[in-house]
Formats: sequence, structure tokens, C-alpha cells
Amino acid sequence: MRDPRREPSGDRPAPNAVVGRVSLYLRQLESFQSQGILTVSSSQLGAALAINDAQVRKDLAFFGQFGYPGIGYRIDELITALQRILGIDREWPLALIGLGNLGRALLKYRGFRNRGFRIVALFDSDPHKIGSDFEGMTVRSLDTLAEVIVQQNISLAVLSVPAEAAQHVADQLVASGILGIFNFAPMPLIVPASVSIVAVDLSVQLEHLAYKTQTTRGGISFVG
Amino acid sequence: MRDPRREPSGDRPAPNAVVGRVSLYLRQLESFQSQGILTVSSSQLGAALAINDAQVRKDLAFFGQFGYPGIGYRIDELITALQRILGIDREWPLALIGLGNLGRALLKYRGFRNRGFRIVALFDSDPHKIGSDFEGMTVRSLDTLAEVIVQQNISLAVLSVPAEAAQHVADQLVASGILGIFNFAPMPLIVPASVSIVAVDLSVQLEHLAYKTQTTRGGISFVG
DNA sequence: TAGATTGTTAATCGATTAACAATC
DNA sequence: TAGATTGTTAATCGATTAACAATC
Repeated sequence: MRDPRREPSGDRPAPNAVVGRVSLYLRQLESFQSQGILTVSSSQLGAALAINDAQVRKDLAFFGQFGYPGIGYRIDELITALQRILGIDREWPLALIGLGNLGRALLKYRGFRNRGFRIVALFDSDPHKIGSDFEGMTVRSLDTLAEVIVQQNISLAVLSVPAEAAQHVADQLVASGILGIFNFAPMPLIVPASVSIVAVDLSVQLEHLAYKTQTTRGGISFVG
Repeated sequence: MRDPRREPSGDRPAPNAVVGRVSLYLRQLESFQSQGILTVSSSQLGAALAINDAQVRKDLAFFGQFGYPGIGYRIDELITALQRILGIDREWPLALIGLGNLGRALLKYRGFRNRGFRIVALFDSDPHKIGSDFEGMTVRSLDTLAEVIVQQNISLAVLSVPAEAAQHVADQLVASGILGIFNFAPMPLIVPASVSIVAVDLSVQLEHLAYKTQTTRGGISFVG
């Protein structure tokens, strides 16, 4: 691996769109790697994801110099670098708050564990659920939030509670020292800027599909 | 309700960002309505969602003239208009393909039914699942996809199958005449441009949260 | 009327794409 | 070397915000 490299862009955080694409690049690179491919050019990587080659190079260049002119990118090297950049070169213990249908599904979901995210603590406000076990873990009362988050060194929480409860629980999470919230509740959360939020709003997304379906009438192929 | 109005912007489809925000406006307006509020200004609506007031006006103006200078927007009127624009002034029957953990959770999820989306048919490729019942519906083989989609007049599908199977199932859906796919499989699907796709990539989103948490260190309040 | 607020134009900001010298 | 491909600058495109005449 080449080293030292020129430093990334002054440590400004990357634009959201860049981070999202880098995640896609990483997954595609892992797929190439599993096929035994060793190097890839920006145009090959872009073609697999329907992304312009200049965009691929610019996105990667945001974080440093990873490519070799005339050759492309060495896949193993780039995978290592992108994992470190995204922060998934380590395990992230997660707290899951809300064991309704969605919460229980997220608990069983494989996609997270594969990428180093591990749900290690469960919380719910329903007295019928507190004390019961899911996937080998006991559901705890929200009263113990701060205690458990500190003890287990948890920095991220998955929030799958009803909209009405979401802001109150978010406040408790913030008070407990959480650093990031993965929000599935269909409402915007207000938190200090020191706490990161990524929201997945399934109703908004499905409404978007309804809109597109109503308006789209095309013919050319498309990657989506 | 004022009528006739000036026509929307030449029927170009709205930019994605606009559609997403309109969905948020609609939900916020419904919340205001349930509080008994009758009119709202662009700055009030924007404040509730941390969106600039000029942005709110511009987004709405894309679809027509809904406001009253000096007054704002009449909430019931705007709700009706936005529902029609998004295409959720009617019922959408959905097919659900893939009854793994995520699929079963989506089946039980209330957020969809509330907005007029109703899962009316279940499909899986696993012979152990075919024939069994979930929520009063029998899981069918993918062989019957085209037949059921036509019979039940289904235009949207929720795809929650493993990445390896996703493209193949998408091809079957397209061949069966589906118009839109809500894709939870962690890979891009290739479909004709006449078919709409909205993708929810949970791993990508969670990786984004990891990145933000790693890089964020702020202090000012923020709505997310 | 005076005050409030829209719809829209112009100004700004940011993101994407094209082009190409530098490099392997 | 000749061909390929990067990193980066400049050009383009699109989205957001500011400003304000028109309107209620």
C-alpha cells in the first residue's frame, strides 16, 4: 500500500451524496474482489453502478489519492481504505429501542451484522415486553438506558418506536450520551448538532414510489 | 376551493428532492389539521420541518398556485391537493415478494396501511413457505406472479428478497407488468425506464450514520 | 388602509460532468 | 514507448435562498 498519501480535503466532512456513493463503491468492490478481480478503473466501477467515471474519481479523491494512473485502483487496498473512512473497520455495538414489528425485524436482520453492526441491548417502554427475551437478549426498561449505554460502550441507537414517543426517547438517548440515532419513526427529531441522525422514513419513500409510478411513462433502460 | 388554477409546470416530473419534501409537508399539514388549525404560512410550515420558507413556496408552486397572498395556505385544501399530486388519494394494492424477517415485518407495518397502501398478495420462492398463511393471506409461488398481478390489478411490489435473487425476481415482476418496485434488496436493479424504483438500502444508511458519528463534533441544535 | 404573505425572478451556492496534463 | 487512467481544473447544470412586486 502506498504511504504516505496526500491528506484528505482538510477534514471537512464529505457531502452526504458522496458518503452514500462511497458505501455503494465499497459493496461493489467487495463483489469484484469475491470474483478474484485485483484492480478496477473508475469507469468500470462506475459502469457497475450507473455512476459517471469522473464522479467516481472525484468522490474517492475527496478522501485522498488511492488510484494509480494508467492502472486504476487496487481493490484490496481501496476496500481497506474505504472501510476505515466509513468507520466500519471495527465493531459498532447498537442499542435497539422499540420492539414492535419493525424493531423485531431489524433485530433479526442479517445485513447489519455483516457490516460490523451488532445489536447488544434492547429497550421498550411496554411493561409486557420488559423482561422478555428476544434473540437471547432481555428487554430492559428505558430507565436503565444511560446505565447500559455507558456500561456497554454503545454509541449508536436504532429507534423504532411510534411517532408520538420518538422525540421523548431521543431526548433520553441524548441525555444518556448516545452519539448517533438511526431513526425509523416517521417524524423529524430535534437533537444537538453533536448527535448524528440518519432517518429512514418508509412512508415518505413509498409515497415517492406512488408519485413516480403515476408520472413515469418511459422506455429506455435505467439502473435504480 | 379556488378553481380553475394555473396549470403545474408543464407536467415535467418534479425533482426527487421536491417530492420527498412534499410528502413531509403533507404529513405536517395533517398534524396541524388534527390540532384544529385552518391556515398556515410557508414560514410556519417550514419552521416545523427546518425547511426554508422560500423553499416551501417554490416546492408547492411547482405543482400550481395553492396559496393566498396575505393569508397563507388553507390546510384542508392543500392536503387534498397534495394527496392527489402524490397519488395517494386512492388505494394502492401491493404485492410483497420475500417473506424473510424484513418482509414479514413490512407486512405487519402499520405506516403503509394508514397511507392507502395495502399488501394484498404474498410471494416467496421457498417451498416451505408457499401455501402457508401470514396475516390471513396465503403465500404463493412466483410462478403465479403474472396471473395474480393482473387479476388483482396490482401495480406496485415490495421486494424483500436476498441480493442474489433480487434481479431475477425484478425481471419476473417487470414481465408481469408491474409499474413500480420498492426495493429493499441491497443491490441496484436494472429495469426498463417505464418501471419506477425506490430503493431503501439499510446497510448504506447505517454506514452513513457510522461515518457521520465518526466525523461530527458540533454544538448547535439541528433537526434531522 | 396597513400588515402579511404569496409566487416568481435574480443571486447564490453546491454538485455533476467534461476535458486534459501528469503519470504509470 | 504507446496506451491507459488518474487527479484536478474549468464548464455546466441544478438546487437553494434572497428579494420584492403583486395581492389579499
